[in-house]
Amino acid sequence: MQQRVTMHDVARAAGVSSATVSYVLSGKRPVTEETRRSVQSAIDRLGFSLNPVARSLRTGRSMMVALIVPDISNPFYALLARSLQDELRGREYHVVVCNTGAQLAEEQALLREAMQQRFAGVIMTPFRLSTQAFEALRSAAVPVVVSADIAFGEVDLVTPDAEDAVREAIRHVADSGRRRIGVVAGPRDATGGDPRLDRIRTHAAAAGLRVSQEHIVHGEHTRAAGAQGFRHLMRSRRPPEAVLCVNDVTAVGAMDMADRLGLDIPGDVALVGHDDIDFATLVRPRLTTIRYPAHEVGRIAALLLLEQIDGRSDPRTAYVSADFVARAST
Amino acid sequence: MQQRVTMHDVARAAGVSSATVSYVLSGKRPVTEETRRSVQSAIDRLGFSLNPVARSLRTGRSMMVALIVPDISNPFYALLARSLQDELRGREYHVVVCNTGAQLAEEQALLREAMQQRFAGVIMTPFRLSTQAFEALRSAAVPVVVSADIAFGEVDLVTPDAEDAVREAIRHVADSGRRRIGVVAGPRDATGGDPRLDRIRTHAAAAGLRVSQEHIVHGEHTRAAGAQGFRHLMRSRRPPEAVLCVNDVTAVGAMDMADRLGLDIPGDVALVGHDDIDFATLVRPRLTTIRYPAHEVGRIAALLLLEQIDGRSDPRTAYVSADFVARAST
DNA sequence: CTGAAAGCGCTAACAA
DNA sequence: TTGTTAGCGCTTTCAG
Repeated sequence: MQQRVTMHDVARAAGVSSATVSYVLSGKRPVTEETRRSVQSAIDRLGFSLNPVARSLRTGRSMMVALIVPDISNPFYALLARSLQDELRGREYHVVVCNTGAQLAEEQALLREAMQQRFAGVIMTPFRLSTQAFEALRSAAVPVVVSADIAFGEVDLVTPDAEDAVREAIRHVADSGRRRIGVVAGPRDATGGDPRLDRIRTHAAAAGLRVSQEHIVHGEHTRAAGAQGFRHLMRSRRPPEAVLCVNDVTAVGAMDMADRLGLDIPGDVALVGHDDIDFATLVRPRLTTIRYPAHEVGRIAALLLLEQIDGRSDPRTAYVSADFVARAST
Repeated sequence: MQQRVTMHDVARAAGVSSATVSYVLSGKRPVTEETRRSVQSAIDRLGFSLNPVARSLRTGRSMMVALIVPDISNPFYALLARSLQDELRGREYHVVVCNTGAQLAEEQALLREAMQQRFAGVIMTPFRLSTQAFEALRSAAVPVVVSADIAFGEVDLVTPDAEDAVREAIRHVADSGRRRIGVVAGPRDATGGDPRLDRIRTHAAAAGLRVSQEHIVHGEHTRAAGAQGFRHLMRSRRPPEAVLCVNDVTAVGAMDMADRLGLDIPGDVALVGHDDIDFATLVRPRLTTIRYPAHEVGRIAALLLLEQIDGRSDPRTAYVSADFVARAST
């Protein structure tokens, strides 16, 4: 185990003070070309590299950004994570991934921890956290960006602009003569209700279609919950002729179930997802969906976070446009 | 922006020294019940929480573990990440996710950085890094676990035990009368060659089947590369009757291409994947594959890493058994 | 059982 | 243009 090389060692080897070494590295103060070179050579010779922990302690700023999501193995969040990291890498930030399992206790614990850890920032998709939980973060002056369908307090938000897409989806479904719309919605106790469900209801009503109460099922955003919800819908007295799902993962679960029930999609029932994750084009029939590009969400979230780190303090909302994509499941 | 509460503040409020506060927190020294309580009450009253950066600087140990993978948006790695984090959470470690894009330069840079950052440990899936690159890490005394099909120096390894599974896959394919085996293999310049390809060749030969050179294509472990490789195979003079892919993601790409070429699976050609990621059961036909459970890989990697952190220094290899799963694509 | 104090490696005044 | 130095907040030895 080799001994750690410190700035002091470099300074001695180069015959300068450690401050000069620091300034050579940071460029925050002019340095003679000559000393710069001798310091650089000492750095190379000794294999020195700056200790980021010491730097963080001193400056009070860490280079760690926390990404708090329900489940990184959900393809939407995985892609979001990838995109986020790509954007942040250029500024030398690292991404710490935390999974909440969409559970309130974990959301609280991880958010609290993110404050204590003094992360450079937090990007979070909350599900059950109260909107006011973020006020504490603000007072702790930790930059935060929320990725969600509703606003969480006075905090930066990345959110879908999906009105047109949902309107189009409803029209598309109606055009094929389907009247009864079913919805595989999110959990009943999610914070701020279920904006995706609300949008569907609104535009269905505008198109003169019914979304009767018995055609709405609530559940987690998982494949299993999607299957279960879909079964429930299709077993109702008059099953829906089209089912819209809160996201693609639940829609895939619905397809699992359609298969098991011997139902043909779109023959017996049309199916619409949300997000257009990679394998929406992979299932058969290919999934009609509302594209909400995780890649873009990650990119925008990174941008907003960096702006905050750089000093902006007024909260912003960024709308990422969601588009209707008709494929074979409708 | 509220002022940070330090141990010193707590100490003053409780009328003790900061050392005592530290010991109350760590329990590394006996403390009177009375002082313990007064310290605890001061902590609660002031809302104190320990600064992990200062602690890390002092102890020289961080609570960050780096996960270095080609692409976190690949479902295999996403699930590995999830599992890893679940296992590590109990010990208060955080997981920093780094994507290399399977590129040598990134692999090198991130590994180097992981050393400099003084992460508590590194879990990595290298693709093009030389096996000796890890020796430097060893001398830096950073715990490392590699997840790969080949050994990388004297380092802990989690690797598939897939001999039986591949033998079975080959037999399964042969039993349906298919003789010509094609392989969508990994990149030609991957470190240590391509063990998955080698296994296929070995067991094909043992079963009296031919894997001719023109029926082997090399490419990245991506959906696009899988599609391209598959097309190349199916356009050869005498196309293979069965194609084995280096992983499920490439197999899915092959299915994309089969679709486009109007080829029926398994009618025109049988298809076998590797890993059994979540959506192997989602494509139609369902993908026959060799299950290599990412979840288990993550769990074992976490275990090995924690052992190293706790002091073990002799390198270990953990075999995770891979099993053949016959589905509809063969 | 408790306190005093050194110092982890760095940055950024302040001085020269 | 460069050096000196005071900490950042914690842990841990050494005294008491």
